[in-house]
Amino acid sequence: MDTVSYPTAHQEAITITKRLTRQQSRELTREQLLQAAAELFAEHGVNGTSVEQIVEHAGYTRGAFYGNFEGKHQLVLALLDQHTQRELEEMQQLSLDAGSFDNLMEHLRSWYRQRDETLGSWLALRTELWLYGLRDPELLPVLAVRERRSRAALAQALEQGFAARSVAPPAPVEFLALVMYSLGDGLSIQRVLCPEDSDIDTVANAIELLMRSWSALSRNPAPAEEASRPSPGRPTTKGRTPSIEKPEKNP
Amino acid sequence: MDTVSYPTAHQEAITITKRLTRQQSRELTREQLLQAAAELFAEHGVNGTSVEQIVEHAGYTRGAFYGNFEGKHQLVLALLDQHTQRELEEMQQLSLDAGSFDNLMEHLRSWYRQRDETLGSWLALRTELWLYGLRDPELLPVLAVRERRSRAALAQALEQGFAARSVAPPAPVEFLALVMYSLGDGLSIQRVLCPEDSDIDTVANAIELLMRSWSALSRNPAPAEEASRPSPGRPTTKGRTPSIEKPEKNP
DNA sequence: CATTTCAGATACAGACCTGTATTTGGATAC
DNA sequence: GTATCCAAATACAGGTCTGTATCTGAAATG
Repeated sequence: MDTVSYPTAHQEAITITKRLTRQQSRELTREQLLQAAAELFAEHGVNGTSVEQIVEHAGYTRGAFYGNFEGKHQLVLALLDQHTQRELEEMQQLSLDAGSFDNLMEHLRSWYRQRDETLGSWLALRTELWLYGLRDPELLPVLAVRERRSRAALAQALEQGFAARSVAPPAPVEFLALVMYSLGDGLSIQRVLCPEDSDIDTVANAIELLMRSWSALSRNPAPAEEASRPSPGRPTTKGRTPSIEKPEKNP
Repeated sequence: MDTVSYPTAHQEAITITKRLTRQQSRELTREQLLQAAAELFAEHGVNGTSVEQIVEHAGYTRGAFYGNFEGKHQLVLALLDQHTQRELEEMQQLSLDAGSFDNLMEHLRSWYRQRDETLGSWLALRTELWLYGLRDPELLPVLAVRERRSRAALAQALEQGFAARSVAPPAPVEFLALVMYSLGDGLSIQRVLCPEDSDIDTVANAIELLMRSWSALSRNPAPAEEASRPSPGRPTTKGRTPSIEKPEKNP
């Protein structure tokens, strides 16, 4: 699976480079089908893409497809697995690399810069898979676990960051991670929708603002605030703004 | 178009309640088709829903459909129009009602509370339409304009809020509105994905935290911060974190 | 090399979906 | 009340997609 990859019938490529074993050949095919599917899904959506289009785009015929997957559903499953796995790894890498806030920010900034070119199709695919998972009651929990882990990795990075600055986080880091993670998603959406209203660093800048705000809040937690305010509807526990009441169950 | 609405053949309903004029009848049909489409799109996606399913769900046949729309594409257009229009109105209403921060927060809180029950399907539809618009080069700008207006309304509300507290916003309100708006989107996604990791007030709480953080930042803008930091990749204008450099072109 | 095996191509049958052309029956107009 | 009109139903012709069943030729095996 190294040289290779004229997208035509791969047998030709074989004779050129290296004889591929059957298994290698099969894996290559599978991978190319997944890749083709990813591209088409991003552009036309999962439901807007037929098996026929996928195999054509990959340079095969339907025989190859049904030899490697049970059907489109299973292919989407595989794709979803691959995709979320990669995202998780990226996030974990981030949490490993990030020592200080500034370091973390630098990583985030370059990450978003790299992604900017392909943000549209990347986000479209992500969204398609998200919707697909949302609609499959068996899939949603799996997706949720992956998402949770990504956020947990981010929470860890944040924890380090705060520790490095020796400021107390203004809320549980899990909550802050949730906020930051969500902000990244939401801003990416807006960037794709209205590219003129943001620039390549907007996401990173917004996150940086967030960080600095939180630091400021930690240093200067309670504004005067009209001391009254019966706070009518605020019963529950989880995302409470109040200061520090560390961990929830987050797995 | 008032009493009415047994979802069966509407002629029966007519005889029961009020004779509908032809035009009224037609509009009712159209509206019911749109409604049915919205529900099915949320559950199965635009491309996962056939015209046949739509008309069946609405209690008609394909004849009624093609009498009211040129095809599915045009129906989606109409739906998108309706949907974004309503969102815009909600946001504008918010900006009208909100005098103080606390007021604004209360509105937001109740808004998210009301929405929570139907958040999943609502977001699914929104996302479907977003993806649809994203893929149609003629549609994207239209969508962008709507989005921009919504954010502008929010920016206005924020401006009022800051003024009421007499704090200077830590960044252009347009930028803050972008952040807050995006945060709402992103958190909603996470809430649908992992309902256990957030509660009904999480979005509102997160936004409140954001507000309070910004206030804190305004009161206490520059932390010591390692005074060095060559700030390597930060050339552009738009979303800069730095303090106040008011308006962009935002229409 | 001869034989077996299997990845992928080809052929086919059934389901579904779209869009148009035609029909029907209640609303409108006189 | 009769004639007209039109919203919606019905009928039909084409197209596309899916999944399976069968075929083919190159790799594996000896």
